[in-house]
Amino acid sequence: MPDNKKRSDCPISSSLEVWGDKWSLLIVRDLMFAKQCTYGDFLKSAEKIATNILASRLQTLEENGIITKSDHPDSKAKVLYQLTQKGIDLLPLMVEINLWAEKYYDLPADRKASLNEVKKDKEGFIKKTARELKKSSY
Amino acid sequence: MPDNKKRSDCPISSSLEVWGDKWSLLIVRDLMFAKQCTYGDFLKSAEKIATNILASRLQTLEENGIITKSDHPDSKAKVLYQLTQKGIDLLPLMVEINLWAEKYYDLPADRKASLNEVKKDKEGFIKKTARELKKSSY
DNA sequence: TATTTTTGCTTGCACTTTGCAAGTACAAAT
DNA sequence: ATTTGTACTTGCAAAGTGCAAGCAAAAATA
Repeated sequence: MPDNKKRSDCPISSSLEVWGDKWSLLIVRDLMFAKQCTYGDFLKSAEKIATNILASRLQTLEENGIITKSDHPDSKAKVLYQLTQKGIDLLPLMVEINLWAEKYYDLPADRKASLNEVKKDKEGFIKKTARELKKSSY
Repeated sequence: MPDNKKRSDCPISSSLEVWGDKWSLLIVRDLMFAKQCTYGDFLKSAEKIATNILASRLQTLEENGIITKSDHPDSKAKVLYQLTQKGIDLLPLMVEINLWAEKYYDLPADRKASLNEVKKDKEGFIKKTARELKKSSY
């Protein structure tokens, strides 16, 4: 299903056309923070995504250059999903989502604690995490 | 339609449950940057949202405390939609979306120019814009 | 070597949401 | 008094979602 129709040339609109749904950024989150990178990993996440939806979202994320599929080093049966640079560049956005949600929603104590670390040095956290994500891709 | 089922206590997931769709953040954008604040204004935006979808999104944004409805000063026939503090606090997120999209999608020259201003002093832009949004609410 | 399990999907189907067009009710303008 | 503007609601076909089941190749186990 090619989603060719650009609604407008607004950057917000273009972005939402790629990842503006309830699931895509959860996959990015898993790749970014939880280091989960196989199909089965994503299925196991707390939000219980349906397998057909997962397959569909992985495909559109790949088509839009946010993730890549490659052979998993451990097994031919596994597929390794990884963030591209375009995907890694979503990190500042993901940090802001976390900070916004922290202000308005209850979240687990450990999450709050690590977000306080992020707040102390947002730039530093982003640089460090981006560097780590880059290292793990090759 | 009460959407009571929380998928998880992850802040990303909680956020996406509120505004994780293709339209909600466009309404926020209109309120934030284009100073559009009536039902008709939203309908007129470039992306051509369907009227029933607009009504539905305005309702959930209001239910989730991101916008408020009030009497329009100009006319009893009009309704004034405004961002709450919770809505204004989405500003850093909206800025990051703009910056991400600027890197990967073509956008109009005037948009690029104003984003370059934002990049020069991100903090300053956010503070200034948030202050203006607060002034216009009462 | 044969069988079972793991892994990454696809398919079928009921249910929900979306998007387009049309309609409605009240306020304001003519 | 009639038309226009504004904020919606309603009907309906088409598309998308979510659950369960199925499937094929690879890996692990017997």
